[in-house]
Formats: sequence, structure tokens, C-alpha cells
Amino acid sequence: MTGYLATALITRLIGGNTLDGEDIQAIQELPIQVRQYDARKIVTVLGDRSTECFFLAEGFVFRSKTTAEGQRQIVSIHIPGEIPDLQTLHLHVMDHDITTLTPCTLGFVSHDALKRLNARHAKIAAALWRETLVDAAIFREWTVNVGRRSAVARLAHLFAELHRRLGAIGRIKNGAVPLPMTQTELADCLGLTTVHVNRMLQTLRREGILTSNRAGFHILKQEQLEQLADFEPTYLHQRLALQ
Amino acid sequence: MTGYLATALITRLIGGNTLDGEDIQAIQELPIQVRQYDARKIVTVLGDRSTECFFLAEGFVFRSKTTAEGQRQIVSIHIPGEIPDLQTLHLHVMDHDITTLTPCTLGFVSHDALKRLNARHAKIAAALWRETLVDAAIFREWTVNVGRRSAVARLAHLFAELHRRLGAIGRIKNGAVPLPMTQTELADCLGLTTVHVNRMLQTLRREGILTSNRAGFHILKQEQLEQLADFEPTYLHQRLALQ
DNA sequence: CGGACTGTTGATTCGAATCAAAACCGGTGG
DNA sequence: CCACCGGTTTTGATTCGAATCAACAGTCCG
Repeated sequence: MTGYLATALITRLIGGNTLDGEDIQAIQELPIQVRQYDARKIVTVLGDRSTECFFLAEGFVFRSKTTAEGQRQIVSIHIPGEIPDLQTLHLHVMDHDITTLTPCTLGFVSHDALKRLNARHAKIAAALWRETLVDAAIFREWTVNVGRRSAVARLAHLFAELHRRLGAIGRIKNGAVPLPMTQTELADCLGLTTVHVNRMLQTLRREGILTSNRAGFHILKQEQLEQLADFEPTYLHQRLALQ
Repeated sequence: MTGYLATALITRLIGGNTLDGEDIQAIQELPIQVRQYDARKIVTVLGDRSTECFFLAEGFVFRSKTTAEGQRQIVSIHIPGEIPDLQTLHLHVMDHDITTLTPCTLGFVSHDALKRLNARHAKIAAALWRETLVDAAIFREWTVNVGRRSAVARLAHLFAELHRRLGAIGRIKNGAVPLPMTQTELADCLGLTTVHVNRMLQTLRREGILTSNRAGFHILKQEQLEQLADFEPTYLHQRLALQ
């Protein structure tokens, strides 16, 4: 893994852990295959048996499951620096789909290479494990969101979370959060219908809490948003508040 | 960790992985402190900073989060053989509560001991990591359940899942699933109210799909239950169908 | 025996889904 | 350059599933 790809991963892993020079070098030497994806393309699908994981260098992807009645639920959104299918290292069959939200740059690394890396570098292994644990913490919060919050609060919570996560990787330029999701996709994150998401978005706009369009959203009143959302960021387990 | 405690953990870890004699011995030598808990006691609470993990030897516990409005959402139920707070090994602050559902026997192991074990036994580390990944897969399915299924289907799905998981550890005696949850607790798993859970339970009973009482439930028509639930067990990642 | 949960029932309300149609927008091709 | 097309956003009317409110019955336990 070379250049900015390695840098992005290392930055992320260092965020929560202590890696030494050897660890960093090992990551830089990781054999990686870079592939470009268009927006809205499936990367991995339910039932797949992966032999590699991908590092999300640029763009957004989401994970989703679809019920027998064809109802889709998005279970997570991934941002640059993450490894959305890291669980395939130990869970051999995919139990959901992964789809790109935007054009993406993905860096594929074989399971073999990752396993060797883990075997030789305990700190990296711990850091990667930790990444999957943070994912799990976010899943838990999403269950709470969908199960116990009102429609507006759910939507507000999603925005608050993504604002924090994108802020932590320095992707927010004076308040503008670049996240090109359609209202249908928002609805599928929240267990709502598109129509209702549209109405709740209007509520948030009317209150002057945010503006939004196809390219992303812009939080105008963060405090009010987070309060409305019942947002409590502990679950993100962000070690440092990066700005 | 001695006697049946070690056996239960080893059985579980072997289920998905290959451990050799040395690994097994290391687990048996793990220093463990056994504590008994009454039913409905909090084991770990939001904000805690753990220095140990506990192995659930006997009984059931659940993890939950509560919104600012006081609405509780149960995000997972744990059964004997699991380590519900294993994530504390790498995520230092608890982002939810863990409560016993029944009287429980818990075996506490210090983080230090676990970290030494992981450092020396790569296969055990992988097996433990895998456990947390299966947890995460279940969280994802719960989000789908709460987000996209009807009330009856949600309830049916919960029963179907617990039937499979308890079956895999040999806890089902001719169809009877021992799971003493109140309807309020069921409701908190499903993002529903107690009243509505009561009505949906009656629906399932009326259809002759199951019987249930305070001690647990008894599935009469498994196939119909799983179909109604849109239950597809891949996400449980049960390597072998144990009987 | 009494009290506190837990389970059940009925009447009513309400939030979100559904159904349907129109407006908008960005890209494509004639 | 403009007409068209598919996907997305918006609006309105209506329906429906689950919540709410309220009361009562059942059960466990000290």
C-alpha cells in the first residue's frame, strides 16, 4: 500500500491506537490493488465468499440488507479511511450487500496478506479489531435510532453522526458536509419512507437547523440538531476530537 | 478458568475455528473470578471503564441503551458461552448497559490476561475477534428487523433467532426454548410497546405457531414461523449445525 | 393478605405509510 | 438548442398499523 492510501489508513488506525515505526512500515508494504468504482455499483453481495478486504480510500459506500418483501434497510454508511468488509477476514460468507454511494477508489488487500500482517504486528491486529468494534457500536446506535426515536429525531441523529465522523477525518469545509444521498437512501437508513423523509427534511429546514441538497447538507444549528437528535457521541469512540 | 466454565468457552470457540491443544490449555489456565448475579441486575453500565471481561457461563443477559426520553432499546440478548462485553478489550468506555435477565454465573477475566492470551495465541485472538464479528452481524439483522419488518414478523424473527442460537448450544429440550423474558423486554428488543407485543403474541398463538409463557416459548410450526419472520440464518454464521 | 409487577382487553388517537400526481432536475440525443 | 426521459423531490388526500390511555385480571412473593 503506497502513497496517500497508506497514509489515510495509518492516520485512521493511529487515531485510536499506538503504532510504532515498524507497524507503519508494514502497512506501507502491504500489497494493494487499486480499483475505481462508479456510483451506485455493488462491490460485494450477499452470499459472496471474499478472499480480500477493501480499504475505502475515496468516496462513500453503504451496507444494506433486503427483506423478502423487497424492503431495503441500510445498516451502515462508510467514509474514507474505513474498511467496510473487514469482517470477511473471519466471517467467510457475506450476510449483506455493499454498494457505492459515489464514485469510489478502493484498495483491495488479500486476506492472506492481512492475516500475515496481524500475526506479525499485534498492535495492528488490535487496531483493526478495534475498527470492527467501533462499527458494531454504530450498529447498536442505529438499532436504537430506528427502534426508539421519532422520524425527525432519527433523521437529525443520522446527520449529527455523519457530521462528527466526517469532521474527524477533516472532510467538512466551513460547515458543508459532502454526502450525496438521495432521500430514498436516507429513508432506507432510517426505516422510513421517502415521502416521510422529505417532510422531516422540510421540518429541519423550516426550523433553520440545516440546509440540504443532493450534494450534502450544511448544519446551521449544531447544538439544536444534536439535542433534537438525542445525540450522545460516546458510541463513536473517537479517541481525539480532531478539528 | 477451570472445569465446565473453560469447557463451555472452548466448545464455543472451536465451533467456528481450529484451536490446538496448546490453545485449549491456555484457556484452561486463564485466571478467572466467578460471580453470581441475581436476575435483573446491572452488570456494566454506560460510561464504565472496564478492566475485565466476563464470560457468561449460565443465564441470560441483555445489552440496552436508553434515549433521553427514557425509551429503552435492547440491542442484543446473550446466551451461555458468550462474552457480552468483549468489546471493552479495545473500546474503553461502555456505550450501553448490560443487565442480567435471569440469575447468572459470570466468569470475569482481566483485560491483561486476555491480552496476553491474544498475544501468544493467534488462533484464540482470531476466534475472539470472530465472536465480536458475529455479534455485529446480529446487530445488523436487528436493525433490519426493527427498521423494515411488521410487528408480528419482528416478534417471529426474534423467536426464530433465539431458537437457532439456543439450539446450537443444546439448550432446547424437545422444542421448549427456555427464555424468561417479560413482554416489556420483548417490546424493548423490537421497538414496540408492551401492549402491541401482547397482541402480536396472541396472533402467533392463535395461528398455532407457538406457545409461550413467562418461562420461555415452544415453537410448534418452525417452518411457518421462519417464513413469517423472513428468517434467513446466514447472519448467525453458525459454522456447523449442531444438534 | 396485600402489593407490585405482568399480562390482557377495549376505545381512541396519532404518526407514518400509502396512493397518486405534479414539479423539478440533470443528462442525452436529435 | 431544445425536447425528452428517468430519476428525484414535493405536495395533497387518505388509510392503517401501532401508540396511547385506561382499566382490570392474573401471578408471584413477602
